[in-house]
Amino acid sequence: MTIITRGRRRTGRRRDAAGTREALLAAGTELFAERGYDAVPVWVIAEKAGVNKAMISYHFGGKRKLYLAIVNATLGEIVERAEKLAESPSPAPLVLRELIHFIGDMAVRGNPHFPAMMLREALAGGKRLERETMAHPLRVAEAVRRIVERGIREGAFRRVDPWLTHVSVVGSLLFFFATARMRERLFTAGRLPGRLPEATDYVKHVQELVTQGLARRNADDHTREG
Amino acid sequence: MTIITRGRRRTGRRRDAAGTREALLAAGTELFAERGYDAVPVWVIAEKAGVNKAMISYHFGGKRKLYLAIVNATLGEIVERAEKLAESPSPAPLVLRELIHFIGDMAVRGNPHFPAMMLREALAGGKRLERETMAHPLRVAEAVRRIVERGIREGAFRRVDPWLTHVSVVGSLLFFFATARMRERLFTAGRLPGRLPEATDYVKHVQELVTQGLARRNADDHTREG
DNA sequence: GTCTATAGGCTGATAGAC
DNA sequence: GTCTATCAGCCTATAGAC
Repeated sequence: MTIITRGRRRTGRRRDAAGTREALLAAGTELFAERGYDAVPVWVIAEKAGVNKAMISYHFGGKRKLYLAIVNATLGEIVERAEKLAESPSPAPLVLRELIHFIGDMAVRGNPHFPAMMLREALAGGKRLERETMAHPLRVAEAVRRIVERGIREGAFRRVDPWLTHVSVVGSLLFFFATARMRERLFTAGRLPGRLPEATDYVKHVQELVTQGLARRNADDHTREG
Repeated sequence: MTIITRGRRRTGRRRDAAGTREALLAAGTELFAERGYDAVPVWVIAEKAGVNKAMISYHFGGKRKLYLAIVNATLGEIVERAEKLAESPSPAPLVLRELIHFIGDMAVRGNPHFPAMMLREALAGGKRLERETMAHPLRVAEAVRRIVERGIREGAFRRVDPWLTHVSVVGSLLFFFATARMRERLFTAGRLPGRLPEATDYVKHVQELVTQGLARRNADDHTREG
């Protein structure tokens, strides 16, 4: 148990070196995802974390390095789960449905900010990222490719391009979650008819669309075709 | 024909008030889409346009208003074409294929930067946009909704949610084009296997995925079902 | 480890000459 | 209409006290 030696902290909460690091990571994750790298001044991150802004340079070596630490942490988790799924022995269509579900689930419960963050990075062309970080989305794509290729081999899917399939699946999911804020805005302003779509409904929608959209049409066109 | 009264321009090109406006719009469109609003200093826009940076305030009333003018111009064109398509009497699946094609085509030939710009705005939640501008994407969604609902009514599509369908179609398309730069980067670095996917290939992929994914499965389940 | 104070860079806007 | 020169504002990073 950590003893607090100096009691001059605003709240009574524990705050050691590790606590400061974590608080900065958490605050940064949310802020960078919501507003983008450029639009977040370090003092805002520090304030949200309840620490002094000089701590960013002290613990991470600057704003940019804090950002990289955040992106790596967030992405690492996704990659790990995606690669695990790619090794599943279940039928490919089922595995793909699971992958879609887990991305949606992670966006809702896990880290609700990673879709926006991913998209921002993709838009920037990865200019801010180093080699290691750039490899992460590639590994997710690779996992999807393996699942889709197995589905084709086993005759469950028609002969689609696995890379393009990955783009359409991941793209439609990221887009939905990244645009959630805009839909809320439009809805609150009374400009969106009906009710706000639920994440689970959308996940199901994509699952259906992809399952049926990739399905082999005839009984045996997964072997050589004209 | 405009007469050039003062010949002290760098290049021999014409440049009147309208020319300055246009040059700024063109330069801004490309730069904002490529790097995002915050990452583009006004002097860069001015330099690219070949005019003085003070012209931005003079002609548009500031950086922000230049940005809004650009977004409105780009979006207006898309909306017009989408709404026209929604009125087409062709079979719904065909119309949807045309819509997918025209978005892809516009992204390639028209303004190759608008997908990135749209996505950035969506990420920001439309914070920078005014009411009128916010209405544009909504009208595109509405157009898709009409096409999909007609397809359901006519028995070509299964009973999908038109709004969610819109999100998945537009989302996957925007994502592909917005991430083009990242793919190029990865490819150049030799980290992407195979060859870079062509826009036309992806458009076709989405057309197939959507057409087959939305298709009614049985002969008559478009009437009331369980 | 944490904080305050400040240095130094970059940005968008504009006054005023032409 | 266009340009130059300049300004105030905001940003990140850090030296040095504690």
